[in-house]
This record gives sequence, structure tokens and C-alpha cells, in this order.
Amino acid sequence: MLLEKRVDNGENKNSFIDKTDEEIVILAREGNKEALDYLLCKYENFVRGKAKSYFLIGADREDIYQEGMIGLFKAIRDFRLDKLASFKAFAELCVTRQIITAVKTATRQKHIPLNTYISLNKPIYDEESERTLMDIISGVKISDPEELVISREELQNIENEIGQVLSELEMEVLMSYLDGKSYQEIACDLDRQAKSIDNALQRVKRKLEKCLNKRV
DNA sequence: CCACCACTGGTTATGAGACA
DNA sequence: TGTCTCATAACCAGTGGTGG
Repeated sequence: MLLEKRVDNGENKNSFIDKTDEEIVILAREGNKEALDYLLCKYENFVRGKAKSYFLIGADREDIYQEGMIGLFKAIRDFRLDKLASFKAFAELCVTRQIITAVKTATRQKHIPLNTYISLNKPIYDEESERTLMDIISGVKISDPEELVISREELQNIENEIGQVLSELEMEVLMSYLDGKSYQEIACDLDRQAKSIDNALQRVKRKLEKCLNKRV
């Protein structure tokens, strides 16, 4: 099965190689699963690299990576062609923001200040230095095809489940929340009361918890 | 009946400012 | 400088209304 998938990926790669990322995003949003897979595969190492840039005591590295992949998925879903930014730049923004938000949420729940995590992309000598801690201690990029396929399948399943269990409002609130907006900002954006946002988030969390427990 | 949503009220964590 | 108070944001549980 894994072998078949690898072959499929090779075919997909060939069929999308002459297209721009923006064109492939359009195809993915139109329901083209191969296009979506291609993008997720193409940017996977980028996400993994981003995930490695953050360290959080007690956190599983794979958790941070999964958050990054969710950010990538959201970038595909939300990318707007009428904006000037390239998809790559937009994806980088979404992935980074998703990871940082996840770290913030995790630390808040344990009542530990956010500053307990550090970015390995921080310049090591001074602010102008281009050499980062990451450059010094960077490891080998994960390139095991089996691991790549398995993690992508896992991500796809999680995304499908989330989409099924959440209402439209809950999904909108969740997306804004993950973008780092406050309850007030979300309430303003969606023309709702802050408490509505609050409750929506509580429901989202309950549903996601239930969803994740089911998977364990 | 059930899912969705709004509302109430309590708890907890955090930061800012006052004060000894 | 350390401690206390207060405001604010976020979290959580429970209850009730509404529409399909």
C-alpha cells in the first residue's frame, strides 16, 4: 500500500511540476485531492524545518510539526489570488503563526509563561547576524518516504474529522482564534457577542478533545 | 429529540499600579 | 524591593431557548 502511494506521489509530482503553486492551490480547493497531496508533500519539509525551530519543554516535536501542517492546510484553504503575496510567503506566515499559537495555548494551559520557548532562528551573535542557532545545530531533514506518507494520511484524517464535527460558526471562531485574535476581535469580526465566541471555543475544544480521544 | 447557540456566574492567571 | 489590590482575559460548567 505504501509502495502504491509512493508511485502515486511520483505521478502527481510529474503532473503538477509545470504548474505554479497558485494554480495547484486552485485545483486543491476545487477538490482535486492529488493537488492537495502534492502541496502538502511539497511543503512538508519546510513545515518540519519550521517545527524544529521551536522548542517547548514537555512538548512532543511531532505535535509541533502537526500544528505546522494544519497551518499549511489553512494556507491552502484561505490563500487569496487577488492579494499580491505569493502562496509560499502566505504559507510560511500561516505555518509559523499556527505553531506559535499552539505553543502559546499549550503554555497557557500549564500556566507557564510564553517565554519558556525559544526560536532557534534567533540570530546567535546579534540582531544583524544572519547566522542562527539553527544553522549551528541543524539536523538532517527527515526524508523517510514511509514516515512522510503516514504522517500525511494522519493529517488528512484529522482534518476530515474536524471538518465534520464543527459547525460553521465554530469553524470560523476556531480559525480566527488560531490566527491569534482575541475574543473581542473575533466577536467584532463575526458580529457576535464575545461570550458567543467564548462558548463556541469551549464547544470546539470539547469536540476536538472527544475527537482526539477517539483516535487514541 | 438533538444540535446549536446564548447567557449566567464562578474560577484562575496575569499584569499594572499603589504603597509600605 | 516585595506585597497587595484591582482590572482584564480566558477557562469552565450549567441552564435554557430555538429551529430542523
